[in-house]
Amino acid sequence: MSREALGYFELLVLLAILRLEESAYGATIGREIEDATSKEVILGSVYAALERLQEKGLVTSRLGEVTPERGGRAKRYFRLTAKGVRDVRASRDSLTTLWTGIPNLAGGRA
Amino acid sequence: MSREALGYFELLVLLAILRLEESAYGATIGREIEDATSKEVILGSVYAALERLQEKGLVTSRLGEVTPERGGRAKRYFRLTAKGVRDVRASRDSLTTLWTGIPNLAGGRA
DNA sequence: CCGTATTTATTCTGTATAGTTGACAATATG
DNA sequence: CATATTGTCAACTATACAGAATAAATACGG
Repeated sequence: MSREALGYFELLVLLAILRLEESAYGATIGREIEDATSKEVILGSVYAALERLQEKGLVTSRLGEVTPERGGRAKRYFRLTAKGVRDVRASRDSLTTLWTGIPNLAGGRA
Repeated sequence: MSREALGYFELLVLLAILRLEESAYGATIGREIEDATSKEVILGSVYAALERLQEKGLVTSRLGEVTPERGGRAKRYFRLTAKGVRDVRASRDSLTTLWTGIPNLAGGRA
């Protein structure tokens, strides 16, 4: 895994952030992935992936204001960088190129 | 990665096999992935992934006749099992669910 | 208001799985 | 034997899982 080369879970995390726009932080990202995959998501995995993605320059983060709700620590919000968007597009294009035109794969959502 | 939970490269390998139908073996699988991703593929990685996929019961392999071409060892051909097809579909559906309706992602192939 | 329980969010630690890389083995042909 | 083609191995790094620990903020009883 020398160069870049996004892992599968990392790709899910990036896509979740894109969907959530301004409200992407640990918990919401995890929930978004659970909804899409129907599998339980361990939050530690989300945070670990976010850390790596930030080091690779694919996301940035900012600390949010203290929530007015009940209690609890400040949220850390995430956004994709331009490079992050480019990498997601590249992955999506590679995958769609591969799975387009495979007859044996019919019967899903796309 | 406890249960199943396909890695990114493993998914590429499975898709390549599906596309190649009856002619899927190490070298052709590698080339198919290179064509789709525009990145160099190390054959050792392909074989390692194939090994794992077979242990997980997602592919089966059979040895082919000795090639009539130039030289070289007998090829090992791969096919997906029913479970393999199911897992690929599930991954594809999760991904398309996530990336459908993200405006910021326009301008690719799909 | 002080201390403690509670809530929400993030970080840490250890382990298992996935993926990379380059060298090496096998097998065929000229 | 030299060379081409295919496949295996072993050592290493990176990703992901799983659950415990820590942080930061609020509410509330005394």
